[in-house]
Amino acid sequence: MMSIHGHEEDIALQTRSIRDVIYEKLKEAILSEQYKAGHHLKERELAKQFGISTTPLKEALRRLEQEGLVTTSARRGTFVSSDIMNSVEEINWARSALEGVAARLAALKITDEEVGMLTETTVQMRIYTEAKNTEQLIALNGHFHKLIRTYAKNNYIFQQIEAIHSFDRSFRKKALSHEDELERGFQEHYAIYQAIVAKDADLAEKLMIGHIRRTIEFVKESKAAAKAKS
Amino acid sequence: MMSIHGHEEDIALQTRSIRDVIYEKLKEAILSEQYKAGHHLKERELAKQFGISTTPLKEALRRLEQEGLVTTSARRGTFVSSDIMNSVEEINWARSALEGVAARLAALKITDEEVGMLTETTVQMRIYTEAKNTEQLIALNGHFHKLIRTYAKNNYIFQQIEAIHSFDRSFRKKALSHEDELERGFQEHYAIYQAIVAKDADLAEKLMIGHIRRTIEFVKESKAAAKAKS
DNA sequence: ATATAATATCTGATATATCAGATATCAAAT
DNA sequence: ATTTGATATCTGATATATCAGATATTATAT
Repeated sequence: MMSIHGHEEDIALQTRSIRDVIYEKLKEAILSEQYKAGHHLKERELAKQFGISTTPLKEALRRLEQEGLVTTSARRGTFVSSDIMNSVEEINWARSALEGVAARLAALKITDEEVGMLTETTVQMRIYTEAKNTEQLIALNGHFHKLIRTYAKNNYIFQQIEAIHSFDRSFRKKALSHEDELERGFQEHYAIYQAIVAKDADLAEKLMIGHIRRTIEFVKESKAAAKAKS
Repeated sequence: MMSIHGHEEDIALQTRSIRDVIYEKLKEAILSEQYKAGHHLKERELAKQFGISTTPLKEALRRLEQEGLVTTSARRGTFVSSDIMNSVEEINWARSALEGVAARLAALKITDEEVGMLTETTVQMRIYTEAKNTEQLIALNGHFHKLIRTYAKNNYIFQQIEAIHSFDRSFRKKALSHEDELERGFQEHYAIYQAIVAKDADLAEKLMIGHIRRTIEFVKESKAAAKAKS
């Protein structure tokens, strides 16, 4: 059996640069609302806190800025954007489109050997779904999507998806906490799997897009519900 | 008639930071192929050349990196993306997907005023198509697509398309050289226009994706033909 | 001549220092 | 009490210095 783990990126990443580490940390903190909307992210303060200089920190902030999670006003400061959810949603629309083409390309290009790997993963997903093992399932789902974008054999799309796929990580867990969502997620993944194996590119793309966009809606709804409660 | 120009962003930019200026300069230089694919962009050298320090330069490079225009390898260097540039086809798959969602979002969000602008552009396109004015038509086509991704009101997708868009600037011209292609192009644009105005999001996305993927095929074919001739 | 190891050099990554705009503070004037 | 303006202070923007990996070079051994 192949190894499934949530942090594939630990491997083969020789000395992750500080800016990348900090970027991840800040992003996680913002998405998990440790830093709330409007919070002032002070360069010096954070640098001191993390025990680094301001240079890599600044680079991390730049990236967050481009993704819309923070807003920087010259010589005033960098602040957590007022509407993070909007940024996340924006990025997820892009993700749905990109993972959609990836599924199409995978359907067009997948080899017999790769079908085997994808099948194996799907079998595992069924088992863990029935066992309601959410933890393992999250890892497997991630693996499933990664296999597909790998088999698409399109480097640009692969990189682009890699850059943004983590944006719903904090929500994914929440989404899978509902039992019916667990089952539904598997059904969708299985349908995508079938379409790719059948080399039905149109269907594969359509299903993948629908799958991701539905999760966007799901996240939006649960957020709205959380907001209404407070 | 409305004015068509590429630099609306000149207005209202108080004290543009050095990093922004440098970012634009580098981007322009890459797109105009002053810096060819694979070219090594050396931080110190460029900083000296521009008469600035490496800090803002580094920030500009980071941004270009995220957009995929350059690739940075730790402690080796930053290079103008070559593998990506080479496979215009790879990148265009992404473009079709992203412009597709953009069309969907535009259909969902477009306002009456924006419909007016889009209509005006479409009218112009018809006129220039009938007049077989290829030069103007290229500009208008670009404008048409830009309006749509603007009306999508999704900053992330907008940026991503703009970045991709810049890659195939050179070869787009080729696609419109054939007369029947001219006419066909207009028909497709018009259909997309109608779908958006009718707020038929599904159709708008589908048509846009089809439109772009067909031009990918068209360019591939003419490329192959040109190769066979040589 | 080729392979290999020592080393010099180039380059990005990071740290630190300085500059300048923006805001806050507070005193003087009305 | 309110306004105004001088000034102190905070903060991001930029510049410069240092660190460390990667590559090229050269010398040495076989």
